[in-house]
Amino acid sequence: MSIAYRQVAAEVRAAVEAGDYPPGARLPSESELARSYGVARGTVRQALATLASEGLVSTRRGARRLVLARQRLQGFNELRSFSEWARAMGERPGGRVVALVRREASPTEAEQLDTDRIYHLTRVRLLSGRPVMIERTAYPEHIGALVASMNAESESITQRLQELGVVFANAAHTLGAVVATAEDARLLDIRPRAPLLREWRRTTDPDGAALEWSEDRYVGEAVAFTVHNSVHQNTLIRGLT
Amino acid sequence: MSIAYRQVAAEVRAAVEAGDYPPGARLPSESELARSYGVARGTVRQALATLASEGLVSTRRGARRLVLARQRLQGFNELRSFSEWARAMGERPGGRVVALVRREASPTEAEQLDTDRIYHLTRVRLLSGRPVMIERTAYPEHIGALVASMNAESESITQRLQELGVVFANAAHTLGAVVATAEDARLLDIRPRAPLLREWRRTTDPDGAALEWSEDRYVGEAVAFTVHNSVHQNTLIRGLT
DNA sequence: TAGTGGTCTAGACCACAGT
DNA sequence: CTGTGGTCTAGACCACTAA
Repeated sequence: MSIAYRQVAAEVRAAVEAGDYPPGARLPSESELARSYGVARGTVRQALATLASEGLVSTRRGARRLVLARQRLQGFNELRSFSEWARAMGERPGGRVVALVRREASPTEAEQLDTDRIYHLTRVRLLSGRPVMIERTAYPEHIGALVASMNAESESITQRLQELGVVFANAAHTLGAVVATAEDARLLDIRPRAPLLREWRRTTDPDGAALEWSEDRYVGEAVAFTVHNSVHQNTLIRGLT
Repeated sequence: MSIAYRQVAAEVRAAVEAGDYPPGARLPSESELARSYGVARGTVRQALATLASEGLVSTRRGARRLVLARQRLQGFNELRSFSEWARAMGERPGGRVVALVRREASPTEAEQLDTDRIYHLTRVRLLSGRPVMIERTAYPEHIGALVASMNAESESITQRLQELGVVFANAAHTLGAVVATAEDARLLDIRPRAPLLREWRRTTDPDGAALEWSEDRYVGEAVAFTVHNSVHQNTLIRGLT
């Protein structure tokens, strides 16, 4: 690994997960880690900031870092797609396309994507064959045209778009609770009026241009989102219930 | 402000919010900011990392930082309590105690708090008089005894505990969706079986000892949680729907 | 009081963007 | 190419913890 601080973070993380530093234990000091990895103290600090943002350790001035817990869920950092996330959890991701249409944007879609014409995809997402989420995504036309040419049942759209040179840089997610509509219930094979976890997601490229605007609805019993925070850091994790 | 990087972050944040750098604009380079604030480049980088974690700007190697948005919800960083958050949103926080009992811990409570005897508080939280959340919190006995001695209707428990020397350091939150029980509906004055946003929250002190374990249920239409993330950062925000 | 983490500096080299 | 952000170093001082 060419980046030293990532290497240090990975080794300390591995040591924690291996039980060398169980929950409640204290990590070695920054100076000791710097000496033993042969890097400067600043590099160690960068590594440990990563671990703190993962909720793995906590920090207090004057005292050595405390191990909070072993990593149990896969991180949602780094803008993971559903497929990547599912595979990281040891599940088999799947998708069933319900509809893909090219049409005029609704007012919300127009505002979020800054365009009047969109492609709209409705897809049921499966975890090892079990339906857990409905994805209703609007794409601007230049992205939607690429999506329309894919096999959305078997491919990861995100991954395929990246291979085609589309770069996902930032996302904003808004989580709330909604009640399943009749269509939701039919697609997810659950009771009508069951509670669903709603995620609005707006993803942009490095220039800030919108790449997708999506409303995803997760089965309440199947998926949950976890957030760690401390005084200066916090992190979102998506996990199974 | 004695801490230089916070001062720089605050000034740049204010400039963005004032419209000096509208969404889509580029910030000055790190060197320019360092020169104009009379600090080293490292200090500017620390400030800008804060702004990136708030979802205010994005970063790309080789190019100046891009302003993502101006609209600001109040941050959920720094472990804001319901009362602090409400006030920051311009709303009047309130609480109505439904029950406060001292009893044996359930298996989950015992596991989360690492003790057999607890205090359990049920409270309806109000935003300017409107019920938006039910809080069902378990405290270990030494904390619960303090809570029992408070006026939980008018005081912020978190704030009062801090005044008494209890230090909140870390929290883990898990978000999901549930259906309102008959009691939930009665307390929140909503329809039975309405969807609620469920937040499990476990808060610990600087030594990693559990201070509270809570299940909070938010009215789906009233409150939402927002997360920003980019390749290396992400941030949770709690906001009104 | 000794050790630890938090902040800050000054300088260096590199990968990448925009031209 | 030049300028920018990403990484890294070596050293310094301070605030705080813990013994």
